[in-house]
Amino acid sequence: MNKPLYQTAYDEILKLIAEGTFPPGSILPNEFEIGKRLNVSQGTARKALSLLEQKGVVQRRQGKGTFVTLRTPEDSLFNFYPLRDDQGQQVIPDLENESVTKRKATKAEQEILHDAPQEVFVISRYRTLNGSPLTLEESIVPAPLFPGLPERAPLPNAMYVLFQHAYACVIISAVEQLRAEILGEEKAGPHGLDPTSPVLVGRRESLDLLDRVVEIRTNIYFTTEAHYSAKLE
Amino acid sequence: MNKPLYQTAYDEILKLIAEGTFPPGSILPNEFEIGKRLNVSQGTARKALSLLEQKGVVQRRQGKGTFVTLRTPEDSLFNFYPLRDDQGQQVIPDLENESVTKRKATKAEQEILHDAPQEVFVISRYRTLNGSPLTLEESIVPAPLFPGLPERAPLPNAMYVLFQHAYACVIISAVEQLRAEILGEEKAGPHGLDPTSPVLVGRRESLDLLDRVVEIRTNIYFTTEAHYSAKLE
DNA sequence: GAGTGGTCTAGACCACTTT
DNA sequence: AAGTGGTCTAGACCACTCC
Repeated sequence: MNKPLYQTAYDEILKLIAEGTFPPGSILPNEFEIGKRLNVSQGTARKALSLLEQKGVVQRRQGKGTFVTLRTPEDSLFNFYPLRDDQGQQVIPDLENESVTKRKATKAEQEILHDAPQEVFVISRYRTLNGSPLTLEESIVPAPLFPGLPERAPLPNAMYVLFQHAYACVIISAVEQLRAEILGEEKAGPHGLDPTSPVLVGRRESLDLLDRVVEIRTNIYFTTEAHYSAKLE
Repeated sequence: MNKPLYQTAYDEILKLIAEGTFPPGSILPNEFEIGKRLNVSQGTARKALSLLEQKGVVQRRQGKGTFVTLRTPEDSLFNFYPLRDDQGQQVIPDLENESVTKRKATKAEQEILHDAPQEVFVISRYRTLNGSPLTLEESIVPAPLFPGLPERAPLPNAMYVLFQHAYACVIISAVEQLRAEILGEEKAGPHGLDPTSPVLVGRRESLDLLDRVVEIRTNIYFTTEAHYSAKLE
């Protein structure tokens, strides 16, 4: 029942990245060097690196090297942002409103989130596109994982970039459960929206490098100006 | 600018599968045999086969062999069916109503569908779950690709299985554009549904082995009994 | 030209399935 | 025991990037 060597190598490298030995944007040693350090051949090190690339943890460039994935405001402003316009282009929304508060975690949240935190931060945002409502987002993250988060307000547009830089927390996958609902008075009121609007409600759990759930998010999408793009498998 | 050998090998094998030389469910020659036939080493044949497996075209089993992917009513009744219940399990709906008609293709359909067909089949279905409405589906496929389709009614539950068996057309990927809408009188009427229901409307294009668009589908999902599960990247 | 990842080969051995 | 895919190694050469 031994793990394959390349799996062990994969885990070792991932651990070094998660620990901050190789921070986002930094370059990894070359294949031969990694193989030497982990006592495996270049081919095996290569396989581990290819798996890491497939997972999105690193990026490899012929002639340059292997780099730990860096989410920058420029090239990944809206990673995990599924909204597209009719031409299939990602839309660039405007942030209208934001709030960050701290509160006790519910039992349900403790069960799902990494480390069962006592307290969570709740980040609420309202975004528009061309003056029309686009999304209402409520993100719940463990407070212990992101000390001082409220003091950083206003948060950058792309929150995951902040997570990565300030807290060495790299989000690499997320699943979302979607339902169609009517917006309702409670959600519509604060921003003066039409409570009878049909909206797409997404409940998301986001996983970091080590497959820990570091965010529970509820997104309300208004799909008049944009649509939600999903790939089926 | 030469293609890598493994890419050529991949294309060759895919072509043989698409042509029916290796029909779904059949076994492929082993790695050494394929390498010999295509004048590449076993390692290169292996890489091509691994890519095919990644794409979902073949399935490999240690000790058994490499098999062309076979969608059976049992194990993939609802491939590309994104609806799940609250436990994350795929739901098994009941088919209430079905119709298959032929009509002229619109210009928009011709532009999107493979081979710009003059005529298309329109397959409409209504499904329920536990007595509640679940989906209204309208599938548009090129008539020339599926001769005699209407005579095969009632169609099996899983249409893609039929496509594969009777027409050697294997669907391997699909993208869907989602919006939240109100059902409306026109769609609600025929089945006596509540026209004020909020519904999730998905417009899907399905691709086959050779990346040809062989289906345009509009799905209306009722998300009271189930939700739509999406994976973000 | 030196260094990197990408391709390709040849061969060895392991793990699983079937006969 | 025979046959398959899975792992691992060692070495060669190619293509790209940077100095």
